[in-house]
Amino acid sequence: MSDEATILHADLDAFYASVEQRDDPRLRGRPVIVGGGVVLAASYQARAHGVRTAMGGRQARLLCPDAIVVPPRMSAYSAASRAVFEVFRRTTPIVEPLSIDEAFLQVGGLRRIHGEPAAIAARLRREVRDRVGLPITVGVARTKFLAKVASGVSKPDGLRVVPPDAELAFLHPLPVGRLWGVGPVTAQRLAELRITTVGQVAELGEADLVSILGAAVGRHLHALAHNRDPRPVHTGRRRHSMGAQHALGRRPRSPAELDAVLALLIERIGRRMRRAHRRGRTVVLRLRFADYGRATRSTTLRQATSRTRLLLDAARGLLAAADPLVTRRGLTLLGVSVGNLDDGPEQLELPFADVRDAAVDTAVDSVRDRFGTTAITRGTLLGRDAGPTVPLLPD
DNA sequence: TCTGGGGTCCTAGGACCC
DNA sequence: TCTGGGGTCCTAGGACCC
Repeated sequence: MSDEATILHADLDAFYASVEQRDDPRLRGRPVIVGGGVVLAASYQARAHGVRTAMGGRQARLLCPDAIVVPPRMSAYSAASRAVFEVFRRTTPIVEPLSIDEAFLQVGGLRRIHGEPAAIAARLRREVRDRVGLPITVGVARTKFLAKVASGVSKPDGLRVVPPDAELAFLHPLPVGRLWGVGPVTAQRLAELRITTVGQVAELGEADLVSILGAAVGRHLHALAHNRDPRPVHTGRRRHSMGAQHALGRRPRSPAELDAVLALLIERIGRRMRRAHRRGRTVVLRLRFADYGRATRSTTLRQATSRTRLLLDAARGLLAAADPLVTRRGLTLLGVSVGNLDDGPEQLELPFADVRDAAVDTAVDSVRDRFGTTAITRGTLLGRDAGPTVPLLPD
């Protein structure tokens, strides 16, 4: 960790909503909500009325009747994200993406060529504005955590540098919710003990925090409240799992419908895994019920795989085993994720007797990949099957 | 406050091994 | 025969992040 403020946290403001305002002049300066059923993003004009991300659409419209609601355009956001990350990588090779719209940048060691971190941050904001047309907020500090806090309090369209000698004066008056890892549950638990600011957390001993919140969270918060965060900006982070999910609404679904959804989800994940040359061993089924409860069911395969067939078989087994739960409580969301990811090509280790069958399966998988559909079956390839069972899915 | 889709990390109990 | 200590892996759940 440097003893100078050289870590940038760059975070696009109201990202999806800003892209919409950029692309449609009629939306500029107006309250904009992206997403219908729930709010995926809200422009700052909509936030002024209390609209928040993940809020139900009905409530959002109640709070802000004048809001313009637009459907999401994910491909436009991906393209904008790529353009912004190009600006990041032109600024420094040490970029750690955190999500589609934020990243850490290490700009120490660039001083002789590019100037002070504050100047680099200002230029970065200008470039994102000029080249991509989006507002971005940048925090600059000595640690990742503090850089993120600095950008958080400076939104929207801001820049904040926290010099090393002003860290705790900046940090301690802030509400506990600013600490990374403090959500509603932890904030509530602390509030019951009359602890509402970061400074009050810092006054507690580590042992006290651990006894209140558990070992991991307690130690973590103790360190952050004293701005101890030794994590370097890390470029090569890899995903540990890949998942997909689908909200079903409250209408009851037939087993056939659920199976079709499951197949679509698995296929989406499988295709992403194969494209990234990753394989996984653990298949997790994620369920949400009409009573707002949740459950997960998981199983671990003997060998890592990215083959649709094998993943789907595992997921089907889990869903079948969860059937009593599903019947009793009513399913409102079905999700799958594949974890325990490793690298490497798919290995087909085939029992001898199955070679011909397996060869057909492989062909089916590769054709499905090509055309992005489950409509292709063994029967299709062998010329004895009827047509599609699931509509074509654009890649 | 009840609604999306994509993730991360931690905890705890049980099985199993030495 | 059931008594120690230590470790890993698996499953399920929970909190949190954007």
